[in-house]
Amino acid sequence: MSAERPTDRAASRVAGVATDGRVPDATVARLATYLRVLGSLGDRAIMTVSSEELAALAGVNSALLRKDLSFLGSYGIRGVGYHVATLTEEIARTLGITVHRSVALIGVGNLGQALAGYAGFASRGFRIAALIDADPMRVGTTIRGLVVRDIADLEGIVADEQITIAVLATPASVAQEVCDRLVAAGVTSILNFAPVVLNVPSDVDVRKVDLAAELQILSFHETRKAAADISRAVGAER
Amino acid sequence: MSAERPTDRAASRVAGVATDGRVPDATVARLATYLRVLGSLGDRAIMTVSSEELAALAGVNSALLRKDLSFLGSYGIRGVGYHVATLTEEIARTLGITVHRSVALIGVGNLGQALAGYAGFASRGFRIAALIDADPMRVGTTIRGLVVRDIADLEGIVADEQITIAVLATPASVAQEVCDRLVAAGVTSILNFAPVVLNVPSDVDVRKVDLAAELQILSFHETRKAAADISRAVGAER
DNA sequence: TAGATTGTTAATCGATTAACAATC
DNA sequence: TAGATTGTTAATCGATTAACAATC
Repeated sequence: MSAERPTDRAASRVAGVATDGRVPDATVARLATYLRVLGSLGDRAIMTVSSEELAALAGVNSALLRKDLSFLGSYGIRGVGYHVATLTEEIARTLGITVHRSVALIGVGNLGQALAGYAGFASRGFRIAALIDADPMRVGTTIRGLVVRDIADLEGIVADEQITIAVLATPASVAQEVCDRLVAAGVTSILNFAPVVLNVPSDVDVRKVDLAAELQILSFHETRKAAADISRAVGAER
Repeated sequence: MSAERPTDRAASRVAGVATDGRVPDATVARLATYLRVLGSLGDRAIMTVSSEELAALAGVNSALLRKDLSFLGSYGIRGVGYHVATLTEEIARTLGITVHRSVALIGVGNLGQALAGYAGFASRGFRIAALIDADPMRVGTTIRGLVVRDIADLEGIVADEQITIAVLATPASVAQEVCDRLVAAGVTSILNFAPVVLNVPSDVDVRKVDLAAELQILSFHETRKAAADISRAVGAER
């Protein structure tokens, strides 16, 4: 509190790795994509890949890819490329998914049920350990082999299953309230599908998926493209 | 106009607006959030809001909010704030959702069905005009009042319904192929839920939602937090 | 060795923030 | 007018890119 410089968010963190252990947010977001692409290379029994090839498959610039990977350490071989298996392992380790992580899914409505059945979670490092809902009609039913549990027991479930990551798919009206209970129970990461801004303590991470917002962003660009078309048709340059 | 500065990427665009009509990508992404918050203020019959209040509700810095809004024009009133109705209208206009836009949803499986029933699309400017699938078991069935149509007719549907925005919720294995057909049929914006990198021409916009990647990003931060906890417990500061 | 490709540097670009003059 | 709050400037920060020395 005393004399902290404003930007110095996490100065004396754990560190330990080569330079200072810091991996930029933008890099972390791309590591997930690299990992997925490496997985499909591995499936095709490809042993080695250059930054140029891997970058093309991931849809990024190769210099950016190399810079991203350099934050993890030096796992490439000059003149050769990256060993697919080694790099896969290193990225998985960095992302913390070498052990499967247990997540709780809160809200088993329309979207929640789809998420409960999403195979991509399991194949990419996550186990849905609990389904939780507030609706008495849903509590006790079985979805994908899991019994839907009562939100009244949320705190106990989080503790028993040692859950630190939750997926929030409740109606917007109750999202903050449920979020508060999750945080109080020990959850420190939340993937939020409810279209509300969640307020959480600074040690809790929230990522949001706002489906309508994604379409609105595309709509903005549609408008821009339509306007460009018109101006071109009219010949109204400048 | 004559001596263009290097940053002047899109100098002679359609423009018309005050400065040069350019809205940064990061700003566009936040406009959707501002619009949602303004909507809830409007519902509560609140007429006016300051940048400080609106920023707090949207979870951003108030200077950033004012800068974002300044790209749309000058709609605030010094000493007073922003008129909720006016600002709502202006943002909606900028995003191009003053008219409802028709979207096609391709792939009516697990996730696709949930998206078909997602109320947030309609309430925030979008109409699902067509459900399309390749599975003969699904084609012809009715979901949320819409008949699922055969992907063989994709091109005709896109043309008939004048669709330019598509939501792609197919299996990853066919996503690129379906994407190519959508683009050839005239679609210029795609919201992609399939965990693959789509290759599209430069005039087509793609936004991706990778659910497992979101969890992996949270997992990375969990690892970091756990490491910090351990180092603190051990007293290994520095 | 010759060719290929990494890891890093330095330049550039874009996004965020604090501060404050303008003005309601 | 006095108080409040916008719109903008300038500084800073973080992310991306091209280029190339290091090195397999």
